[in-house]
Amino acid sequence: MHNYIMYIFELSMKNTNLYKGSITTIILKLLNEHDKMYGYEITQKVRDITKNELQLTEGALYPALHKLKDQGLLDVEVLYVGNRVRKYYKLTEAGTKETVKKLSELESYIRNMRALVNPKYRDE
Amino acid sequence: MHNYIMYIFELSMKNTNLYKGSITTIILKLLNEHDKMYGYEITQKVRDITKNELQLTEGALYPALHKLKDQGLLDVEVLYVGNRVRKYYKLTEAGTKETVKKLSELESYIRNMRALVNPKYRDE
DNA sequence: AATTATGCATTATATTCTTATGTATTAATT
DNA sequence: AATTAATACATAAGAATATAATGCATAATT
Repeated sequence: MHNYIMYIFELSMKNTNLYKGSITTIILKLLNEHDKMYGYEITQKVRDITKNELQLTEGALYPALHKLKDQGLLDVEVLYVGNRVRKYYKLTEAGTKETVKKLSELESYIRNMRALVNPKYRDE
Repeated sequence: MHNYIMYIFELSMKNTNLYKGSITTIILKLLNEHDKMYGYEITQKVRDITKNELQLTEGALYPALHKLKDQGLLDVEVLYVGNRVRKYYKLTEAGTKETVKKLSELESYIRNMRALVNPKYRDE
């Protein structure tokens, strides 16, 4: 019965559209903090930090990781744990620079959104 | 020459992906604050408040307004200023409720993103 | 034995936005 | 007076991003 409740719960837990466009920033920052991580680990870390409020789905995560790798922002290292594959991702130098950029874009975004939805955060 | 500089400037001013999914929240909140506004006015208000950092393009704005209207969240009132059409949008009751919801989603989003990119905002 | 968790991935579809284009009126500049 | 910029609406093609569904396989738990 517990699983059934979880199922109903998760059905109602779709992310808001606001997260669109944020995945790259999240991935880069977590890698910046943890040196190297694998995909599944990233999904769990995001679940833990947001207390289940943001579900990073595989359909969003893996294409994002592949794209970052193609852009030269991440390096990959394949590891076998028993017979199971694990792909560790790690920031390149360019990836570290991009992380700084993305984080400052996030700060700008938050500042602008605060000003838009709350008059008291507007200048003059 | 001034126009040339503005042109170059605006070419480099593309919005970050972070704004994806935020337009609805912005429109609803501005209408919640100003009672009624027309499309062009909304674009200008957004430019002013964000000091040109967010450019709300027509291709994004008008479809968004039409969708909100179709969803019953906005009412429209057509006005002629000289020979020029102006369409004033206004929140319906449902629209006001949705605004509250969107604003709390934005607060959750900001809280979660802060926690994700800054360890000191994480609990335990 | 069956289910859940771990771990990767892709594909069809939906949503959202950018860029480009279109039409037309009014104001400002040269 | 003529040109450009600003005002004001709109759509359409394409890009980007994410969801939902599906697939495969191993390891751990009940």
